[in-house]
Formats: sequence, C-alpha cells, structure tokens
Amino acid sequence: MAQAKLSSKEWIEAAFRALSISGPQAIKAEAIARDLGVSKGSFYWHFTNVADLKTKMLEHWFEAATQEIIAQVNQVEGSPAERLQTLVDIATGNKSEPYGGVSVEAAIRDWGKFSQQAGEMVKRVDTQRLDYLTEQLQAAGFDDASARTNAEVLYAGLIGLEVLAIEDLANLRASMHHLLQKILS
Amino acid sequence: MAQAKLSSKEWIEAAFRALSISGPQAIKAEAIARDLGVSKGSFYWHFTNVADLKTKMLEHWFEAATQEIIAQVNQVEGSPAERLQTLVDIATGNKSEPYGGVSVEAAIRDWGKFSQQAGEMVKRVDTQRLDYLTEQLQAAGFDDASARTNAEVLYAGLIGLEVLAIEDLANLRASMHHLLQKILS
DNA sequence: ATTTTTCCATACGGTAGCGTATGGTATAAA
DNA sequence: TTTATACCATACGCTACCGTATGGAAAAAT
Repeated sequence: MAQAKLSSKEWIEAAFRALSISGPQAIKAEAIARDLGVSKGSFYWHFTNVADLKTKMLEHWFEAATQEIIAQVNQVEGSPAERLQTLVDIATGNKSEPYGGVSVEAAIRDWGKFSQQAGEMVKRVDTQRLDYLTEQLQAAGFDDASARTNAEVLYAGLIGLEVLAIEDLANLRASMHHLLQKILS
Repeated sequence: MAQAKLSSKEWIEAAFRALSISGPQAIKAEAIARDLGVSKGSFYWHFTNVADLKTKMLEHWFEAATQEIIAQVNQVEGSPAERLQTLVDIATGNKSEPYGGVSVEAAIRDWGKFSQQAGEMVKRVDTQRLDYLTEQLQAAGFDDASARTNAEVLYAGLIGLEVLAIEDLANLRASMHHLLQKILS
C-alpha cells in the first residue's frame, strides 16, 4: 500500500466518493488531496483546475450511466418485458456500477440542479434512457404515444424511489416491479 | 419601497429564494444581506448565527408542507378519489405555496441529503404525507398493505416527476393523473 | 426632553479554499 | 553518469465567508 504515484483516475474516483458522501460542494481540491494523503501540488499536476476535474467526472459518468448499461441490457435475450425487468434490476440493484451506483446517481442529479454543466449532462443521460425505455415499450406492443408516457412514468418512479428509499434497496426493487406490472397490465 | 426595517420573516424568505436558485450552499449570511440591500449587522441581530437561520427555515417549511396542505385537502368534500385528485393538483400545480412551492420542495430535498438536520425534517414530512396518502387510499377501498404500497408508488411518482420535469408543470400533472388512474384501476 | 430599545453599518480577526510559483525527489532516458 | 521527465511538497497571495465588537440613528417609551 501507500502507493507511490497517483493517476488522474484515482483522483476522479475520490472526487465521486466526496460527491456521494458530502455533496457537490465537497468537490474541492485540497479536501480530496487530504483524503488521498497527498498535497494539492499533486492535484494541480493532474488537472488544470477544479472545473477541469468536474468536466472529467461528468464525462466518465456519462459513459458509465448510458452506454454500458444499455449494452448490458441489450445482450439479454428474451422478450422486451424480460429486458425491462432486467433494466429495473440493474437500476435498483447493487450491481457494481462504476463509482458507487445508485448513490452516485442521486448525488449527480443534485449536482445538476445548480450546476449548468452537470445539469446538461444529466439531461443527456435522462433523454437517452427515456428513448431507450420508450423503444422497449414499443417493442412490447405499446403505440408510440403511450409508450412514451409509460416510459416517463416508469422512469419517474425509478428516480422517485431512488430519492426516497436509497437505504432500502430490496423494497425499492419490489415497488418498481409493482409499478411495472401496473403499467404492463 | 426601500422599507426601513426588516423582519426575520423576510430574511427567511430571502434565504429560501437563495436555496431554490443556487442550492444549499447559497444559504450564507453575507450573500443574502447583499440581496436584501443591508449589511450583515442586520443578520446577526435577527439570528444568532447561520445555523439558527437554517433551523427556522426548516420549521417554517414543515408547517407549510404538511399541516397546511393536509388541512386544505381535508376540507374538500367528496370521495377519497376526488381528494386524491385535489392532492395531486396541489402537489403539481402552481398554487401559491409558501416560499415558492415545488422548486423549494426539490431544493429542500437536495439539502436534506447532506445535512442531517434538513434530512430529518424531510423524513418527517415524507412520513406524514405517506401516512395521509395511505389513509386516503384505505378510505378508497384498498386493504392496509396495498394502500401502503400504492401510496409509496404514487408519492414516489410525484417526487420523481418533480425532479425530472419541474419546468413543465402541465405535463407533470397529466402524467400524475395517468399514474393515479393506473393505480386506482 | 431624556432615556431606552430597536435595528443596522462598519471594522476587525480568523479560517478555508483557490490557483501559482518554485523547488525537490525518484525514475527513466541518454 | 549525467540529464530529462514525471510527480509531488511547500509556501505565497488572494478572495469569500464567519462571527464579534462597537457605535450610530431612529423610533418608542418614560
């Protein structure tokens, strides 16, 4: 341990930890440096400034939060309904998502409310996920309009339960399956 | 205008404005003083410190976010279903809620994620609202368990849509009625 | 007409964070 | 073995915010 040199990736991971635990205002060069056991001299070698770190955090999250999950669901063979079940499991489960999964999700969403840059990234992610959900519901037999509406309600339920019940993931998953049944029935 | 003297209530309102627009970290004595056109000398006359201001903000919100809304819904005469419609309208509408309504809701919820004090207050409000929703669904004919589950899903949908679509309140209301129909059907 | 009381301005010391500048060490290249 | 490069420590000035201390003006009380 006491690894000799750090990479910028480790700084980014530490920044996501700070974000999840203490919120967006905790993304501070000196505080994260203390957490990593180094000085801010290291930080300003890997990044030009704090804004640079934040940009790179959002870029990493975008990849992890859309591309990778969609790819993961797409390789599930079966009916669209089964894919939706899988998607709900991934979104509510403690599958090892990058940088901590659900809690990072919520923290980034908070972040996006008062940071324009983060807000735009959240919007991109939401749009991409909603489009994907709509496609799956269309494939499950819904017409275009109701597929969209039901996708919005389902996705909103996911977000809302995530906000309300992060501490109880089992119950979260049960409630989302309940909602999915309502929608599919 | 240029009113001579301020009351602590005006400070609290200004603080909620700062919270809604710029987030929890914007609850700062000097910044709000600038916004009100006075100096921090005024702030430290009305409050002992920033923590004191925050405590009083949360107390005011608790009253407004539970007692008043529940009282408002309770005086609606009609079926429980009609009361639920009214509740959805209040929660999603631009009815003049204290301190700005929905946007303050979301901001306080953000605040509560990283402030223990605010977090406990949000939990108290959520609990009280969920209990009330459960009562209404029980009155609408659901058994205890499914009334609770459906109340959670409905409330989660409200929260989620609020988080996702603050800018489009009309669409928010439509989606929530859609979800309510699903649940009641 | 004084004297309080209420409300606010100004000035102060203290801390925390930013970004820069500069130097040091270790590893790799030459 | 010298030289270069990668990585980090330390020290500096700057700004923003906190909380306190003190004084002043206006209104209310006496």
